[in-house]
Amino acid sequence: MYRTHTCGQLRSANIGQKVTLSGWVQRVRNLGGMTFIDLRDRYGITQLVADEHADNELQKVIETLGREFVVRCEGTVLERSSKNPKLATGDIEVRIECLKVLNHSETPPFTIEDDTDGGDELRMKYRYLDIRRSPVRNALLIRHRVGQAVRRYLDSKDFIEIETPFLIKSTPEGARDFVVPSRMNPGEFYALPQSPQTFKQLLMVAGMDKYFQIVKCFRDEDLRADRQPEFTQIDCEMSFVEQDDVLKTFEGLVVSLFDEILGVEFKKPFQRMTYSDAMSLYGSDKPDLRFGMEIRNITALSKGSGFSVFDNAEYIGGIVVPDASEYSRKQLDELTKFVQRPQIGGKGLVYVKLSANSEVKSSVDKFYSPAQLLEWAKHMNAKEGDLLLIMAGARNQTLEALGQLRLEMGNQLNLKATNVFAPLWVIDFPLLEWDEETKRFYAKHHPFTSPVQSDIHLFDSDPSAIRANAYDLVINGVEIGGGSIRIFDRSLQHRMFKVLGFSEVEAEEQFGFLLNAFKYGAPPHGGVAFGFDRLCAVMGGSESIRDYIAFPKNNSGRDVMINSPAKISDQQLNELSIRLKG
RNA sequence: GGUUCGGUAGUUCAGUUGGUUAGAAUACAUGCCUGUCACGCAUGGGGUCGCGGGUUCGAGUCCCGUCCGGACCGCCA
Repeated sequence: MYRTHTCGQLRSANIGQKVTLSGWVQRVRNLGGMTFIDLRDRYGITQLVADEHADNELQKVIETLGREFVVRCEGTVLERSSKNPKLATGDIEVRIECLKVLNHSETPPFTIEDDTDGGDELRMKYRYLDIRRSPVRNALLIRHRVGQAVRRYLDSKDFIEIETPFLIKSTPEGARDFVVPSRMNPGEFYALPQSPQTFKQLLMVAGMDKYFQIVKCFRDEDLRADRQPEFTQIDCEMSFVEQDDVLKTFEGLVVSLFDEILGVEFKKPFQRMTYSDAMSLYGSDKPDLRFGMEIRNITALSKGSGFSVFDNAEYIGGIVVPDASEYSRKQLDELTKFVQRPQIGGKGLVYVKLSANSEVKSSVDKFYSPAQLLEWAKHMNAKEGDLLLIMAGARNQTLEALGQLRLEMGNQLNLKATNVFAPLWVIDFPLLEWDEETKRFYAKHHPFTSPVQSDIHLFDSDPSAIRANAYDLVINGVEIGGGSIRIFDRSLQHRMFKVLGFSEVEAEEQFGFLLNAFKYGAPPHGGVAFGFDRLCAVMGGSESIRDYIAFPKNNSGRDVMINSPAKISDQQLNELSIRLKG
C-alpha cells in the first residue's frame, strides 16, 4: 500500500497512529543528528523526521534523497516539540520507520516553491513541474470548483448540457477561423467553432428551451495575457425570454458562484449602464467600477479663449484625480508621455492643480483666467487638493484616451483593490459598426443579434444609430461575458443580412441551415456566453488567464512544452491533398 | 503588420564612458551541525554574455541583421 493518508491530512488527533504517506520530497533539512523532510502531495505538506533512533540503513537512504524524489514513508505520528502554525499539518510530524525511494528525480530547472525562481518560459516548458506549485495548483482547483458550481446551478434551473460539434464550417464574419483539412473531401476544410452560436440557436428551434455547455472555442487571432487561441466558454441559451429575463437568470448564476467559491455577496440586481454612458463616463465599454474618477465633459466651458487646441477640438474633457495637486513636473511629464504613446495616441495633456490654499496652477494659464479654471473645477466636482487632467480632440478617441488615463491613475493611486468586485451589465450596444476600410457595416456582436424594437425604423435611414438587444457582463474592468436576444423572425434576419451586405445567395450559402430552421417555428430566444478562463482569473484575483489553464500557449500561439505547432510529413500532406507554398 | 522592453552561471538578476581573471543571490556538490521548517556555518564546481556580421588596439557594453521571449496597438462578429 502506498498511503493511508495524504500529506495534508494528519492532525493532533492522529498522534500515535502508524501511517504510510507517499509524495515528493520538497526539501531536506539535515541538522546532523536529525533530519527533517518536507513531503508534498496535492493536499499539503507533512514533515517527516529521522533522529538518533534511525538505523544506519535508513540514514543512508535519507542521505541519497534529492529534491522531487518520490518516496513512500511508513512511520508513527508524533506531536511536534516546536509546532509550525504556517502548515495545516504543523502540529504533528511523522517519525520515519521505513523509507522507500519510489523514483529518483533530476534536479528540476526551477525551484518548486510558491515563490519560484523560474521565469514564465521555463515554467511553461516544464508545466508539469509548475503545476506542482501551490499557486498554479490552487488556480486549477478554483477552475474545477467554478465549473462544478456552474453545472450544479444551471442544472438546478432546468438547463441541460448538450455537446455541439467541433468540426464545423468556416464563415466570413468575425474572427479568423482555425481550419482543419478534410482527407475524405479533398480541397475542403472544416473550421473549429469560434463559439457554438448557430448550434445553440438550432437547439432552441429544436425545443430544448434551456441549454448550456462548458465548451472549448477557437479563434485564430493574436494572443494577449487574457486571450488564448483556444479558450473555454460557459455557453448558454434560453427560449421565450426577453433581455431582462436573461440578465436576471445569469446574474443569479454569478451571484451564486461568488458566494459559493469566494464567500463574496453581491447585491442584486447588478448595476446596468448603457454603452453610451459607459463610453462618455469611462471611455470604455467595460468600465472598472471599483473606483470613480468619471470623465467630465467641459467642451462648452472651454471654447473661445484663444487656445487653438481646445478651440478646434470636437470634444474637451477630463478626470479629477483626488488629492494629487502635489504631482511633480516629472510625474506630469510622465503622464503626458503615457497618453502620447502610439497605443493611446493622445496629442497632449493639460493639467490644473487645485492647491490647498485655493491657488490654481495649470499648463494653460496663458489662455484661461483662474476664475475660468475654477469654473472647470466646479463643473467637474473637484475639490481643493485635486488635480484635473484634461484632454481634447476627436470625441471617441479622446474619451478612450481619458479612459486609459483613468485606469492608469487607478493603478498609481492603488484604487484597484483585489478583494473588491464591481459587477455591472453594459447594455444597449450599437447593433452595427461602420468599417472605413471595406466601406460596409459589420455586426458589432454578431449577425443574429436583434435590434431594439423601437430602433427598427432606422434600418433605412440611419443604421449606425440602431441599438442592439445586446449586453456584456463586466467585473472590475474585465469583460466576463456577453450575449443578446436573437433575431427569430426570418424577414428581420434577411434585413440584417442585407444591411451587412450579404446577398440573398450569400446568406443562403453561409447560414441557409439556420434560416431554413427559422421556417419551422423558431421561438423567441436569447442567451449569453461567459469567458470561463477570465471568470476564473477574476475570481482568483489575477490579470492573466494563463495560470487558470493547465497547458496554455505562449504569446506566439506556441505550446513550448510539446513544441506545437509542428510540421507534418509529406505523406500526411498528400493524404490531405495539400501542397505547401514555396 | 506595428510599438516597446528584454535575452549574461541550472535559475533570477547586476555589470559604470568600451579596458585587468564577468559578479551577487539562489540552486547544485562536499564537510560540520539534535528541533529545523527560506535551518545555519564553511568550502567547491559551474559562463558559446541568444546567434551572425561590423566598428575598434580592445566589445557583455557601440552599430547592423537575425532568432527567441514579455507587454501593448492593429486584430479579437
